[in-house]
Amino acid sequence: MGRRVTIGDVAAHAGVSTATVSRVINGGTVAEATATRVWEAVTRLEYTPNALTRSIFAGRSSTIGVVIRDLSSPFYLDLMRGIEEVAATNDSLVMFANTFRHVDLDVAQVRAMDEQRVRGLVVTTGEASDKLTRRMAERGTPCVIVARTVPDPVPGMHSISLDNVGAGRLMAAHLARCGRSAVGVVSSGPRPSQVERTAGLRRGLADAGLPLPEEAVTVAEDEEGADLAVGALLAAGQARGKPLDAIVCTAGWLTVAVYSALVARGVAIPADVAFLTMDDFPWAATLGITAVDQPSYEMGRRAAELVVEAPEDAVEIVFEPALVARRSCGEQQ
Amino acid sequence: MGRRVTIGDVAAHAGVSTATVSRVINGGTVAEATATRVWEAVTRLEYTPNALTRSIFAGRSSTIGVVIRDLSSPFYLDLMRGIEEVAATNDSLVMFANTFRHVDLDVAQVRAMDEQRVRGLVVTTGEASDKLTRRMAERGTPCVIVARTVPDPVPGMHSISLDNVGAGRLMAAHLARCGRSAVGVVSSGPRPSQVERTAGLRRGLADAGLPLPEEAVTVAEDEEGADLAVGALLAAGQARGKPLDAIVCTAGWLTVAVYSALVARGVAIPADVAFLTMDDFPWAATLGITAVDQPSYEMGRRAAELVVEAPEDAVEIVFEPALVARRSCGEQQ
DNA sequence: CTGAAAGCGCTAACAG
DNA sequence: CTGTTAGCGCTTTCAG
Repeated sequence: MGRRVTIGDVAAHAGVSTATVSRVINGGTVAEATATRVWEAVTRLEYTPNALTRSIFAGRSSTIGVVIRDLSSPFYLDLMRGIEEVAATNDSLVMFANTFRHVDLDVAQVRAMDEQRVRGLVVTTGEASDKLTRRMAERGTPCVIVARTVPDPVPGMHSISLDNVGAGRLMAAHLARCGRSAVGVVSSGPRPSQVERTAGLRRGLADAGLPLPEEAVTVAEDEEGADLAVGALLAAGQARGKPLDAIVCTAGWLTVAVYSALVARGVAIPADVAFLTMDDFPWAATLGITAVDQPSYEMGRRAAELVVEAPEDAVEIVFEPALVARRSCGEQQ
Repeated sequence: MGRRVTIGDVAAHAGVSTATVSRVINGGTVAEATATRVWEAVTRLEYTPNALTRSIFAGRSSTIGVVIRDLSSPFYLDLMRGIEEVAATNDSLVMFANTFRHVDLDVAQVRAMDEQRVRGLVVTTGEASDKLTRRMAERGTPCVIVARTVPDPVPGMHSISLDNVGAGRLMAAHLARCGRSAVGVVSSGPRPSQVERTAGLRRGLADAGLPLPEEAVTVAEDEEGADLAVGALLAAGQARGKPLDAIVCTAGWLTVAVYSALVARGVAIPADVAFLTMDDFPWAATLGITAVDQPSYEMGRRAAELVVEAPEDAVEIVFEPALVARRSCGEQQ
């Protein structure tokens, strides 16, 4: 198993100094003959340069750090793919940490990334880590906050988000167009994106003369909560004497849970209830589910590009949502 | 933005030597008073230790490398979550690279991981990188190959896989039990797992007195190919005068494509054709899709544990598949 | 074009 | 208990 071969071993084997080996590998000016000899030694000894040591000189590594809330959500998954794609074309690797939606885990993870001296960081978690990322940005590590805007960005601290109010309006308009009037909402927690989407939905509905009473907005922390929420929403409509004719899910990762809860209760979609959700996903087409989609892959790409390009100022990019209309909200009228 | 603060800065600020600071941080024997002074300097200067430099001493970093074929496949996604979970509980980060199913990209990525001196490596790609991983294992970096067995493993080179022949047999038995007799297969490429599953299926079918002619096994490279394959399978059955009554998909990432192709062609599942696939996934329950599942999350955990525990010998773990029976193959008879 | 020497930020003996 | 002295593996002046 033995000691790993170092640049010194190669130098000795090729009869040159370590400086020369370094130059050969990094493309400095070296005599042809010397270079050949060095490369020979490199292959013979199977020398693999130590990227860690190299990074010490650069002051930072070449990897891109990513702290993600929930890999299994279609949004974050595509985001990740966008990031990875850009990283790959820039000879970077991605250092990855998943908070599994546990709040506060992210602070430790961001810190770990900082210790790893990542080239830049993409963060999709809450505001708890903002203090840290702000400091990182000030010290020259570009940080990109995804899925929300940043209160007071400092130079090097960027944000990539969706026009969530617009997304809500898009949903409202489509529902109105489809002749639905009694909508219930399943949202997830108090995160800005959720609040904004609900607000946009409410405003859009109001514009169409439709109400969205407080009690028609439920919150689900997990799959089970979503099932409960759907039950409650349906029951309340029944009790009110005006049954729900539409259910909106404002969080992509809850789509399966909400849709399945509906199906399990024998609700006919869209005959009884229209179903509208966030984030398009592979099965949506076949299931005929209408969704308001965000360009998650592209957002990932832009995030990684911001890390690579490291612009001086704070950049704030807001993407526009798009409606992908299918069958689950019925015919437009 | 300025220079990053180093251990030297902290030492100067606290009026001690760098060695003492190092000891304070890593928990050596230091006088209470000194320690307090050092910690004060650490917080005041917002010192963040450089994990890169630290790793130089350890000879390797504490991160776990993962080279994955295709993040969007349910199997690899859950595998990744299992790995990440174990990494997190071991204060490790995960360094990640996606080959996007491009063959040969993995060699470069494995090499990059080696340069990063990862603590260990989990590889889910083809045999092209085996030469490299074998060498890494010999030099003390545990490598875990997932989703296939390794021809001649060296110490430190492990494998985690599924009993694919068993999976094929499980499928065959279920189909036979459901009274299906004319099955078609959509598989993906010539990877060992695919070949083995098809072989197991064939043997299982034979045991039940059912044939699986060569032409009933199609190969799809991508979603479009899957659609074509389904079309061809259906047409061939028609031409033969004996229409297909079951379609098996041996690759989890093709499930959407194959299922959707069936639906798009107006095929009734399971009335006309039974549908059976590999790898359970969130939507399967609601869609009533029957699947042969592998414990992907657990496999990820074991893979990461092998990296962390780094056993001397080569470990080969074969997991057993499990049938998750739902509606898509009809009633059992 | 190439080598010697001085570090990068940190840890690990070894004295004291 | 703490400072001094060597390095870890590599890059980078600076001479020659």
